[in-house]
Amino acid sequence: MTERRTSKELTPAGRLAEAGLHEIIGYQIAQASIVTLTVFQRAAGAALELRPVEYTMLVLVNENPGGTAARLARALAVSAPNITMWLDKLQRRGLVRREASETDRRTQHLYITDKGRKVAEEATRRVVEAERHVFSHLSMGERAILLELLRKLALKRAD
Amino acid sequence: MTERRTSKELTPAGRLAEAGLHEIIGYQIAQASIVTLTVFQRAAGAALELRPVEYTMLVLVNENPGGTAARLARALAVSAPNITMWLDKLQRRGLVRREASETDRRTQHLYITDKGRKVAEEATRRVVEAERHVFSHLSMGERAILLELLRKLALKRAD
DNA sequence: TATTGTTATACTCTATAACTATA
DNA sequence: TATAGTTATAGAGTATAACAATA
Repeated sequence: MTERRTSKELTPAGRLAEAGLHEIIGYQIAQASIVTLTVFQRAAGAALELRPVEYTMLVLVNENPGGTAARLARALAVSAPNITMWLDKLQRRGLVRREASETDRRTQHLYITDKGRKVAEEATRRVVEAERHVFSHLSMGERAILLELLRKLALKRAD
Repeated sequence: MTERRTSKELTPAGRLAEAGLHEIIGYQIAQASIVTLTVFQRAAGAALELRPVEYTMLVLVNENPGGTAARLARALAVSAPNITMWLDKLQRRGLVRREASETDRRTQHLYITDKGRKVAEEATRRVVEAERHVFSHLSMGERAILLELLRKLALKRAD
C-alpha cells in the first residue's frame, strides 16, 4: 500500500515519502541546490579551485568595478569579517585588487584583475555548459520560467 | 549609462549588476535559498530550535517509519558520520527513536516519537504559513509551477 | 567484499565581539 | 553616532579515514 508510490511522491534520492514537504518551497529549493552545487563543483569549482561564493564574488566584482566590500557582502548575505577573508583569498591569488578610496577613506574599491577575469569567464563558460547539459530535460521555456520565478522569489530579501 | 538599471538587472540585495549570472540556475537557486533559509529560521527554526536539516529529518522519519539512517543520509545528501550526529541530537531531545533491526543486525530502524511528531507538525504549520505570507507576491499558479520545476530539477540527483 | 553505523580528528566556514579609522 | 573594514576567537558543520559488526 505504501510501497507502490509514484516517483513524484518520493525524495529525489533515497526514495523516501515526502508528501508533507511537497508544498514547502524551502525544502524544494534545498533539494535543488544539492544538484546545482554538485554541478558547479564538478564543472568549475574543482578545476578552477573556486568555491561558489568565490565565483559569485568574481563575477560581481567584474560587473561592478569600483564597488565596495560592504555592498558585496550584502549581495551575498555574507558577514563583514567573512567578506574580508574571502577577499583576502582572492587577492592573494591575484584575482581581485583593493584600492583605497580618495573620497571616503574608510572604504576601498574592488577591481578584478586580468587573471581574475579570465578565471571568471572560464568558470561561467563551464557552468553554463554543464547546466545546459544536466538540465536538458527542462525545455528552454521551462528554464526561462524557472529563472524568472526564482528571481521573483529572491526579490523578497531585506536590503 | 550603467547607473540607471532596472531592478531586474541588479542583485536582490546590494544593488550590484549581475547580468553575467542571470541565466545561471545555480546562482538564482543560491539567492532564493538565502530567502527561504531566513524564512525558515524566523518562522520555525528559532522558536523550535530546529536546523533546516533537523526539520527535514523529522518529517521524513515521520513519513517513513522504520526507514534506515543510510536512506535518510542519501535523501539529504548528508555523510554517514553526519547523520549519526544529527540523529544523536534528535534522540537526546526525545524527538526520534532508534530500534535495532531483527532481520539485518547492522541496520537500525528510525521512528518519530509523539513529541517529535508534534514538533514536526508545528514546524510545518509555521513554515507553510510564513511562506504563504512572504511569497504572496507569487500567484498560486506561479507557486505551483515553481514547485513543479524545482522538483524536476532535483530529479537529476544521482541516487 | 560490500554495507551499516560509529568514533576520532582535522578542516572549513560562520558568528560574535572588539577594535581602528573615518564620516 | 553610524559606517567600512579588520582582527581575534569560539563554535557550528563537514569531510575523511579508520574501525567493528554484519551481510
